[in-house]
Amino acid sequence: MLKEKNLRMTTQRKVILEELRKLDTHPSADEIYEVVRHRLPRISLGTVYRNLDVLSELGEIQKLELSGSLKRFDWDTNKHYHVRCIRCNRVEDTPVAPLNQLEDELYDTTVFEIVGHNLEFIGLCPKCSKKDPGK
Amino acid sequence: MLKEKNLRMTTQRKVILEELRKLDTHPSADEIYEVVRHRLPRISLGTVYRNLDVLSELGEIQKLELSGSLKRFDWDTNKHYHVRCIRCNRVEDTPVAPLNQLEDELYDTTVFEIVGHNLEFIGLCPKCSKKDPGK
DNA sequence: CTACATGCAAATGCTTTGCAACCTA
DNA sequence: TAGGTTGCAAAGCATTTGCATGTAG
Repeated sequence: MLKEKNLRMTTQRKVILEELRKLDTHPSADEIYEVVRHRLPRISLGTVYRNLDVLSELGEIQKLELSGSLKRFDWDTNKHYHVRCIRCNRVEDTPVAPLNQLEDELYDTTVFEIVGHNLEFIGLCPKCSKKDPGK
Repeated sequence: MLKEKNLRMTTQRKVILEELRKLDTHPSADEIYEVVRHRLPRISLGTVYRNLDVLSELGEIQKLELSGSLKRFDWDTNKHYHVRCIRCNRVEDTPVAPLNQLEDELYDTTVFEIVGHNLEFIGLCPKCSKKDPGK
């Protein structure tokens, strides 16, 4: 898969992929940088960004387009949806099944050629919900 | 509505609201700034950002959390979904009905207290679709 | 008059990029 | 050894903020 695009498996690329695959937290580039730094102290944040881009274009990982300011990454490339806590920004997977028929429905009623959709739930995680019972 | 929060209806606030209500393009803060500048040449971009925040907190307009780098604004405060063109970033409303039952479904299967959801379709608008028939 | 609001500019936060040195295939 | 890749630093872009001045109620 790397060969076809004239790409190389560098140490940095390998470690970023390995570390992301250990995380279920849907980390941002910066969070991945912090973890990878333990193994590669001289790696730069720019390299992390570049590799996350390459890996998501290869389909090895998924770049998440969630609301909020920063992009997050997911080792799970299967289509699935997420919940984000409004208070602490924790992101978790949901057990909601992919809504493929939604796109078909829209297909007949819009002039757009639909190629996909993003669905994200917003809520309060148990911890934050406990802290503020009034909400 | 303004009085309750000790807010004032300034010229800037009024013009921003009026101009946004003329637009169906779901403009970004910068695009609103450009339009409003025709009527108020000395307005600053910071003022536009501040007022869009105030107005969306008041519920007079809606701040859209779509994918892509910049936030967009919608005068239509009713719950509805959007399609974004991957190529030109044009955003339009969809006729897809609000999926309220989705949140109920998730309610039973997650530890999160769900308060809402965002759904966005991705596609090609007619213009961009024509330009690239191979895609 | 007195807060809230504005204009201006600087600062922030995330992400991208230019470039010389480096290293994988 | 060729060209993809890295580290570093600077630049980019959207948005936010501090502050003195302006103005709505």
